[in-house]
Formats: sequence, C-alpha cells, structure tokens
Amino acid sequence: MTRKYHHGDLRRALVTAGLEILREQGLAALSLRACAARAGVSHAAPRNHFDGLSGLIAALRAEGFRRHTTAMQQGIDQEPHNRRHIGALRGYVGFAMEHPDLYRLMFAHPMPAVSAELERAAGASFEVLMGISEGLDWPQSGDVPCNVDTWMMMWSFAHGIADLTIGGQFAKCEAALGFMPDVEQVFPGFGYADTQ
Amino acid sequence: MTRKYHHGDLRRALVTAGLEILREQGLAALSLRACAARAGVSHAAPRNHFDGLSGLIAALRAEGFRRHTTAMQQGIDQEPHNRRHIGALRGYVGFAMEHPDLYRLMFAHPMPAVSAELERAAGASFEVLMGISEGLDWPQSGDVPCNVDTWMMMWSFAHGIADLTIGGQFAKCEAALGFMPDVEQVFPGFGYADTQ
DNA sequence: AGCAGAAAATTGACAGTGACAACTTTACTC
DNA sequence: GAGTAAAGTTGTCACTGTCAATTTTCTGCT
Repeated sequence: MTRKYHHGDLRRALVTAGLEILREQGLAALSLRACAARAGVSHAAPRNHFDGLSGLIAALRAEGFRRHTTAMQQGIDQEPHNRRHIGALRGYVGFAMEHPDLYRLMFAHPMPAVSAELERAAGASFEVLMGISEGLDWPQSGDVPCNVDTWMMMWSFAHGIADLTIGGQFAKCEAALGFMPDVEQVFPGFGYADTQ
Repeated sequence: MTRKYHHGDLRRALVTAGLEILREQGLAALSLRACAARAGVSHAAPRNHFDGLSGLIAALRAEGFRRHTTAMQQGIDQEPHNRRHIGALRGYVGFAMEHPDLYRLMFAHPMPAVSAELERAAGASFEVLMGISEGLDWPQSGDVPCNVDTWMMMWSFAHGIADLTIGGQFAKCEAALGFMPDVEQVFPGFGYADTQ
C-alpha cells in the first residue's frame, strides 16, 4: 500500500534523515526543517506524514526501540544459553554506545507514549528484558530477601551504565579504575538456577 | 561583594527563575527569555551574567548538584551508620523524584563540563557516592569475582532507577508488581563488612 | 477518457527562540 | 564632580515549529 505520490515514501525518508542527523550532528541538530531539507522537500512537507515534530520524534524513537531489540537479540545469539543475559546486556549497552543520541532520544520523553507504533516497539524491547530475567537468580548472601523482580534491577543497571557513560560521567571512573569495565564485570553474581 | 547595581543580584534571580520554571512548567519551557521575563528584566540582560543559554544551564546544573549532594547527606543522617548507604540512595532517588526536570537537566549534557562551578558541584556529589561505597560489600555467591568498584554499580543502579522512573518507564513494572518498590528493596544484599 | 476529489507538497506568514551590536543608564572610582 | 566601566535596554538577524492558503499530483468513479 505504499503508493508512489510525489516523493514515493517521504515518511521513511524523513525517519532516515532524522537518524542520519542524530548520528552525524547529534540531538541538538535534530529539527523538522533539517530533516525535510535532507529529504529534499519543503519545510512544511512533513506535516502530511507526522503530527509535527513530536510525531517525527515518536517515529524515530520507535525505530530506535526496534533496533535496540534486535541488538539485544543478536547479543543473546552470540552467547551460550546459560549466559544469554550477558549477551543481551552487552547488546543493550553496545547499542547505546553506538547510537548515543538516538538512545537518549528514546528515553528523553515520558512513557506511556501517545503513538501506538512507539508503544509497540518499546513493549517488544521490554519483553526481551523480561525474557532473560526468567529464571535468573540474584546472588543473595545469607537471608537477605529479594522481593523485587530481577528485570527491574537489570534494566536499572543497564540503563544507568548506558546513560552515565553517554553523559561522560564515567570519565572520573575510568580515570580512577584505569579502564572501562565490560558489562560482564558490572553484573557479577547473576546466574540461571537451572544451569547450576 | 554583591554590589547593588540596577537589579541587585540578577544572576541569582535568574537561577531562581530557572529553577521555578523547571518545577512549574518543565524542561521544555526553560528559556533564556522566560527566565529574564520572570526576573523582570529585558531579554538580553542575562548576557551580562551568563555566557548565553548554555551558561545559565551550567549554573542551574551546578545548583542542582549542590542540592542533590545535600539530599544524599540528609539521607545519610537519617539512618544508623551501618545503613548509611540506604539513606544516601534514598536521598539520591528522592531528589530525582522531587525535581525530575532539574535532575534530567543535570545529566542531559556531557561531562566534564566547561564550567568550573559545575565541575566542583558535580565532584562533591560524586564524593558522597565514593564515601558510602567505602567498605561496602557486594554480595558474592561462590567464587564470582567482583573486580569493579562498588560505587560504579551503585551509581548505575541509582541513576537507572531515577531516570527510568522519571521517564515513566516503570509504569509497566508498577502494573506488573502492583507496587512501586522502595530503594531498599532494589538494593538487597549490600552490607558493610565492618558491621557484620 | 475524463472529471471530481482527495492526498501530497509548496509558499508565505507568524510567534517564539538564542545571539549579537549599538545604545542608554547606573554605579563606582579617583 | 568627572570619567569609566559595568549593567541593562532596544533593535535586529537567523532559525525553529506551526498554521493557512495555494498548487501540484495521484486515485477512483462514471
């Protein structure tokens, strides 16, 4: 149903332009007019495909969550089954490092979102985190209760590392440690109960 | 040395105006002109005190980090000494919940910053985290190595929880869990070695 | 085939923003 | 009290998102 009107598929072209701008010039350079110019159309053309800037941003965030999900799944595939959480988290943080401005944009605006497309894409990403948390044990020393779901801890952990790294906050840490730790070093002690 | 010129202390007035705008109208409403108008001066007056918008933002972030540091220290004071990390983290997350837009602004721009005032304020906040991490043991099950400093984990944890909560991402979690967990429930297993 | 109508894109305008230059007002210094 | 520098104002510019009016292009129907 992708009819070829004047442009062909301006919606997709605008999203692509937005992703390129995010990658090449950063979040501050993202604007409706810049995307329109890069797609080769006039400044008001996007209005036929998006509900203003917020609509374009929602589409960009949705695309980001889809790629984010893919990165986690690829990470899972690269590890043995009993280390799938390491792979997923490596994919999670790796995506954020490779696309820092897109990752920032994904989490910059409040959820739940008005866009159904975005809601679906973010939900799929959430499902992956839920999946790897299934059966994953948190290390408990002694009788410390662990009454909060594992995925909430893992997500907070992963997002914290990703966001603080993007923000350059770990420059102090890197200077203190002498190196930038890998995901596996920051998530010690997790393990699946059925494999031990 | 706070001489009384035309306004008195416009610099402080602009920072106060910015904090009020952040609290009342959110990050999107923060602008140089809005702060100037709220302070009762013309739109170009801030130029004599700040290096443009980025300069005002740096001052706001610095003030944020100072209050953030205070919040953590107050949290520490409200707990017994062997639970000081719980108090600090409760102060950390509590500050973020009370001032979501300011917290977002604090971490929205890359560090290290150009402003010496901001660098100092952020450093002081970092010092508190370093302090509570001293002697704090991470629960290790079996022979899992723990070769990354505790404060890096704690900071990632705290920031992840704060930022995801601000972004409304835990709405899903709250619906799944039926409640919003307290800091203490999300940081199980930590304990000071010298008190056990 | 041809026409009507809808979809897509353009042009032009408006209010708001940050930044800058030129100017005026105020306060401190000597 | 005069000179000087700081503080504040006014005006302007380029840029942004948004909207209205218009033109161009495609689709669907007869």
